[in-house]
Parts: sequence; structure tokens; C-alpha cells
Amino acid sequence: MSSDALEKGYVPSGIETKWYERWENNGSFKAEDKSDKHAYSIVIPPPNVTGVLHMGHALNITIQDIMCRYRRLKGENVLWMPGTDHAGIATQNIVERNLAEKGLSREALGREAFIEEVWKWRDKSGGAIINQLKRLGASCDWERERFTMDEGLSDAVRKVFVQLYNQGLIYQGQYIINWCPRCRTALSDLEVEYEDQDSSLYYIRYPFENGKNGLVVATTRPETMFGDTAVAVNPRDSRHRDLKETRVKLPLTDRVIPIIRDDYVDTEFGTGALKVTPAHDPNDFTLGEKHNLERIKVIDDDGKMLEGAGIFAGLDRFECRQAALKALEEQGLLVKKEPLQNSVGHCYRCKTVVEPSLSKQWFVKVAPLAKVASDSVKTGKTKIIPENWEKTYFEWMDNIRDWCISRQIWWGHRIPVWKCASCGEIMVEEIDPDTCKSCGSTQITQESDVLDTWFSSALWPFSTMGWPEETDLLKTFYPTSSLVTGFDILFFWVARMMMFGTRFMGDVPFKDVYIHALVRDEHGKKMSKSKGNVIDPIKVIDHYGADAFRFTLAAFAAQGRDVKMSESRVEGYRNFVNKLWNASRFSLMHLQEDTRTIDPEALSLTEKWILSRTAATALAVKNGIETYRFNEAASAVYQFIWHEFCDWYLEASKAALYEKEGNEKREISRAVLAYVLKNSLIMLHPFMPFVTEEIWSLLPLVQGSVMHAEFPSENTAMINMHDPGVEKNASFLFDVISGIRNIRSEMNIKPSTRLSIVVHTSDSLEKRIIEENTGVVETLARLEHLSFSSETKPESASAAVVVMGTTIHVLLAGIIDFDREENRLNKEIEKVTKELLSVSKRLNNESFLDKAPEEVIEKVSEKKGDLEGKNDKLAMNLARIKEMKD
RNA sequence: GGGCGAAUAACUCAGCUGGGAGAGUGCAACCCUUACAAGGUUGAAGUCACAGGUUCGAGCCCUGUUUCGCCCACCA
Repeated sequence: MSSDALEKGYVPSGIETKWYERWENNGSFKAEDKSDKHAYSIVIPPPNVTGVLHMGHALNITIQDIMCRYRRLKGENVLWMPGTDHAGIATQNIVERNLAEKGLSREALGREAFIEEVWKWRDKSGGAIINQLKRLGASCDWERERFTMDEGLSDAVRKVFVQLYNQGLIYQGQYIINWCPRCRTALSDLEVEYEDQDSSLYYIRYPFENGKNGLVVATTRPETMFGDTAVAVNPRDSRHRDLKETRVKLPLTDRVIPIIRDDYVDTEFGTGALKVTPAHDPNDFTLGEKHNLERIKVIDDDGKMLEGAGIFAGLDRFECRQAALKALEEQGLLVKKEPLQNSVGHCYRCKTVVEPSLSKQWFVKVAPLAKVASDSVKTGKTKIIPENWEKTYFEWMDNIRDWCISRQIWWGHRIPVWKCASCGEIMVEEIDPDTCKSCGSTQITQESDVLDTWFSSALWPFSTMGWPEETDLLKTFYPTSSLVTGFDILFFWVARMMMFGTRFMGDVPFKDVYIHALVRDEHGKKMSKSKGNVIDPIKVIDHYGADAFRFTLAAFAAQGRDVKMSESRVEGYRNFVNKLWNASRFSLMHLQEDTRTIDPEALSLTEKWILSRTAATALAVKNGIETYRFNEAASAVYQFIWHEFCDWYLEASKAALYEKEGNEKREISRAVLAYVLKNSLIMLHPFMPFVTEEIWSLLPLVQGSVMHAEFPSENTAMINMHDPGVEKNASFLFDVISGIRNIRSEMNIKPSTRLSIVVHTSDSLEKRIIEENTGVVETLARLEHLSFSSETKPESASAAVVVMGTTIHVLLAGIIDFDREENRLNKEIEKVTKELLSVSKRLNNESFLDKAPEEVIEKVSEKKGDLEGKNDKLAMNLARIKEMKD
């Protein structure tokens, strides 16, 4: 393999598609249904079929892919279960919009034809996001891909519904629910997004029945007054205590409504008199229930006023508000208007203002399920990471309210309930019945509503594995190992999977839940189309490559903090990919022949050092990934490859590598180089799958894919090479080199000028280190000559660098600038003195000596000794410079 | 109203069980040294938001304050 084969810079595009195809064709992502290997499983948070890959997906997928690829390298049987969600409302909206463009509507088409249209749309456009996941490198087991509307998953949905119904945990009833007048469906409490808004608080006089005065009520929603069936005051309110009147006239109507008394009314707010609209306000609903008030619906499913609104009937609810206010003002009943900030609910799919409305819907009684789900986290069967999310989880579970699961749309799992037209029998069945099981009539009709999309998502961890069948897959992989998701769907999805998983599988759906942060723009703002700050992940991949992009996400994915994404950050990691690429190019120039096994005895210090660092890095990466600290894992491997492998080891190895063929040191060096490069690629592979695989394929003497290699932390021989003593010695050597380089730089000496140094040391270990590594020092410090001397002062003019017990004199006869050197030494001394002071202060403190642990005192004392030695040597050299100057 | 989180170099952020502050980018100087200028070497740069407290010792623990985010809640 000659270096010509590798481009000078890494070009990701072709390489990425090439490898992804091969991996898929070779079945590299496949999980085994049964295996002796340790099972590791993750179910993907199924993206909506309507979805387009955004930064949130990219982070979510990257993290999961890192974990899965890492586990495969550890030799585990990994299942990463992929799929998509049918996304009821979102999908129906898109298909309806497409129909509208053709002048069609779903009503015109009819239910069956419309559903057919949706399936057609899904088959054509629904896979887009899957291909985008592949661009990222997601190593899902694609042959097992599932869709929440698949037959098997639909069966699971039915089974769950029927069981819950039979257990009395699903019921139908008339309650106040959140209604979206645009989507024309009920929504669950979670599907409403509240937003603070500048509104007005209107004070309206409701005259007493006898026409006098009356009560002034305060409301932000005057249009609902047509549904008022009472006015409420607090019995303890002094203003109303002596009220003799019992009824008021409802303005703009001919109705008379009662005055009721209830503690619920806040005496501080408005006038202390509250208009009660049981059919359009959740609080008023409760109040109405308590006082047995009539419920009058005045707003229909489209948000238009009903007959109850009299002359305003047919108006849109917001038009009606204005019209009613105008009419009230004309009648002198609008007392005043003041600004008020309140929060208003919007539909999470279309942002329309939600209408609280009385409606007959299906609900899940969740309290018993929530209890078990909550306890499972309390007992640690499922861990939430970072832990502080547990509190949020408990808070929600403990205050949970029944879940409205029926939706008045067509796209979704149709509720398996039938009603007999002749006898009124209700049937809840897993299999469609033909006749009424009570009277045998064929006049039975199925409930027209479908289920909340999140109902089927709640079954995802087991429905995708074949439940209710007792499959091998379930036996092997349930409970799943980890769930990786954003906190935005903690309640929507995670909490509900916990409830249904514990209920139907008798065990938690996952052992760990890792909650990652949101991806924001570089200024920390949420990305949104309206702000125009959205970065398209696919464009980033096109420009910088998937590896650089993934690494950026991982490097910024610190627990509990949002990821701020900008292209310039990706650029930095693109440079890292390139660095690796070039380091590999260099390595490959020296690895064309056979390499031998490594004899630990024959290794040089720098070789032992890089092997030790490889081991330490492997452990750091392992630890980082296994504890969900991806940024730590990423920075460990980054630091290692760039600043240890490239900056120090590759440079240091050149001395040996450029020896003649057959030279022993050269051969050993080549073997070490190959070994370290190989392990670097393995460690980096979970983060950067494409470039590592490409380089791997170019290495001599390796077969197959890097995906099937062994992660170095699993290899005891490798881990045993970690040696702190070696690392300490190496850092002495590197400090010597850096010291010489510093002098070169401070004295403005060009890199091309070769220097000579004289080493004076009283420390035998330090002397030996330099002796055994003269080649390395000469190469890296660009020296012409290195000699040892027992004299503390060299004959000619020189600058001195002190490292530990060693003084290096850089000979600078004719070039030295005495003032500059004096300055430099003074600065050094100042630094040392300052440190010495703080160290001495501690050592002179008796309570420190008394109470601090032994090893801390020892460390500080040792430091003091080192600093004193250094100080002496610096002072001596300073004196000498002054001498020579004069 | 309740809860959670953040405040560390010019910028973006690490700093996990308290031992004396790190990285990347940017900046300055020198260098196209035979893997890499998407690079190398060297350097400058921080009262760790503020005020108390605990401790021999606090960026880290406790209390309070300020500023900024986010989530939840039956704010008429």
C-alpha cells in the first residue's frame, strides 16, 4: 500500500455511502434472537412518518449508535430496534393538505378511501426519515423495522385495549376535554401547549333579576357567557355576605341564572364574582357538578357559536367575543376592561387555540398504572439518568389525571368497540364481530373514533418484539437495556411505556432511561423555522461528513446541558477527522510489511508510554460511554489521538522509523505503531464509524470490519500496559523537550537552526531517561548535539531550563540576548516563588498537618522540595547571566 | 404558585465522591521541519455571579441574593 492511495485530505461523501451499503449487505447490524452472548437492546424512539431529520433526532440517534456500536465491539448481542410512528394527527393533516391542493377533502373521499390515501402517502414519503438516519450511520437492525400501524402492533393495541376495558381501566364518559376546532378532535392534557398571552380582563355587569344593579363578574372570555348557568361568590366575602338577591339576569339573553356560594371563588381576583360556564371551563365544570348546574354548550366543534348565543349564533368564537363586547357596551353593561397576562392553551399540532369543551370521550384510568410505574423507579428497577429527572417523573406520576385516548380523526387504531343498533349492547373485542353477541343482530356499528397515537407508542418496547406472542426476541431482549430520549417526551412516551410495560409484561420496559438535552442554535436559542435558525443535519453531513457531525454532537453532549450547535464547531471536528486521516497516511507508509508481536522488554520509553496511554484511554472511553458521559468519552479519545498519539508519539517514533530496513528499533516501532493505530480506530469507531472503517480496510494484516474487532478495554494484556511510572518518566522527557522549545521560541530562534545542549543532572533516573532517549530529544527539540556534563555551568553563553532535578543548558554563543534571558528567568522565578509561598503556608499551618490526610501532606511536601530545587537552580543561572552580561 | 437547571479565559463549555482551575475556538509570535497550513511550535489570557457559613482547605458542600433559561399547575 503506497501513500498515493490515500488522498491528502479526507473526503467523506463516497466513502460513507460505500460502507453503509456494505454493512447492511453483510448483516452487520443484525441481532440474534437467541444467543449465549450478553444481550443488549435499545428500542429507537420511533420518529413520526411525517418527520424530517432535525438536530434533536441527530443527537438522539448518535448517542444510541455510539452505545450500540460500542457494545458490539465488546462482543455483545446487540438489538437496536428501529421503526416509525404513524403520528395520527400530524399525518392526517399532511394528507388532508395534499388533498386540498387537488380540491378534495377527506369527507368527500369517505373514510375508507381516505385511509387508503394515507397508506399511499406513507409508502411513498414515509421512509424519508429512515434514509436520513442511515446517512448518520445508524446501525439499526433494519430487517426488523416496525411501524405502529403494522398488523402485529395493531393486534397488540387491541389486546391492550380490551384487557384494560375488561379490568375497568378504560371507560367512556362526558367530561370537559381539550378540543382543537381546527383538527376537530379531542386532545389529551399533554397535547395542549400553554403560552403566556397579553389578554384583557372584562368586567361585565349581570343585573339582578329585579333589574337593579347586579353583580359585576370579571372574565377573559366574554363569548362563553351564553353558556353561563350561575354566578358564584365566596360565602366569606364581606362584599357579598349580605346579598339578598339569589338570581341575576344573563345579559344579551333572556335567561336568569342563580347566584351560588362556593369557597373555590378567589376573593382577591376581579370583583370576587365568577361567571360559571360548566360546558367550557374545566373549573366551572367541577363547580357545576358540585352545585348540580346545567351544562350548556355554546361553541361547536368548529369553534363557532351555537344557538344558545342567540343572535351571535354562527359566529366564530373570537368574532363573537368582539360582537358581544360591543353589544354589552351599548347596553352599558361593560363596566371596564383591564390588561391581563394569562396563559392560553394551543394545539400542539396546529397551534390553534384549544377550546375546553364538554364532550363524550374514552379515558384510561391511569392512577393504578402510574403507581406501579412510579414505584419501579423508586425501587431502582428503572434508573433515570441524570437522576434529577426522577423528581419530575414522580411529580407527574403522583398527580396524574385520567388520559383522554379517543380522537375524532380517521388515521389511527380504530377503537375496538361495537354497538348494537337493535339492543344497545356494547361489545369490546379483539376480533371484529359480525353479529351482536346479545341479540344476534347484524346491525352493529364500530366506534368511529381512533386512539391517541401515544397509546400505541406506549407498547413499543414489547409490541415491536412480537407481543402478545411469547417470542425468543422478547425472552432475549426484554426488558431493554437503555432508552435514550429527550425530556420533551418524558410524560408523553416514557411514563406511558413504564405504565403499560409493567402492566402487560410484568416487568419494566427498560433498565436505564437516559434523558439527553435539547439541541439549540449557537446562541442557545431553540431552533425553529420562524426564527430561521434551523440547521439541517443532512446539509451538515453533506458539508463536513457524518463522522465530524456525530463527534461534535457527542463532544457537546454533557449531562444536563443543552447542546449548542454551529457549523464552526463541526468544522473543528472535521479537522480532527482529517488529522486522523493524515496520521493514518503516515502510519501506512511504515506498515507495508509484516509486523511482529510486541516484546514488552524491548520497548522504548515513548513506546511504553503510548501503550500505557492507549490503555488508559480505552478505560476512559469505556467508562464515559457506560455512564452516559459521552462528552468525556469523546474528549478522552480526541485528546489521546491528537495530542498524545500525533503530537508526541508519531513525532518521537520518527527517529526509529527512519532507521534502515531490518533495524531492530525500526521493526519494534512499526509493530507498536500498528498496534496503537488499530486500537485507536476501534476506540473511535463508535463515534466515527465511517472514517475508522475506511482506514481499517487499508491496514495491512487486518481482516474484516472494524465492527467485529475487540474493544481494547476487554483485553487484559492491553489494560495491563497501563503504567503510571512510565507516564511520569515520559512526562519528564516531554518537559525537557518543551523547555528547549520554549527557549528557542523566546530567543526567536528559527526551527531550522539546530541547537546544542549540555545536560547537567544529579538525578540518576533523569539522566538515564535522557541518555536512553537522546534520539527522541534530538529529533523533537531539533538538536545538533546533546552532551552531559558534571559542571553546573557550561563554558559558553547559554540559556537554562530547569526540569525537576535537571538543568538543560542551551548553548547560544553569539545568539543569546542577555536581557531577554534575564527577563525570562525572572519570570520563571517569580512563578516558582509564588507557588512556593502557598505551599509553605500550608505546611506551616499546624491544623493542616494535624487534620489533612497523610497522602495530601506528602504530596505537598514533595512539591515544596521540587520547587525549592528548581528555585535554587534558576537563581544560580540568573546570577550567571548577570555575570556574563557585565 | 410549585419544581428543575445555569452563571468558570474574549466566545462555547468541561471540571463526576471538597486538596488548589482545564479544553476547543479565538488572540499574539515564529514556522510551508519529508502525515497533516483543515497543520506545527511557543505564548498571553480567569477575585470560578454576589454575600455569608461549614472545613486545616471550597469552583465543588450549606444559607441567602441577583441575573438568565426550562418544566408543571384548575392565573376567572
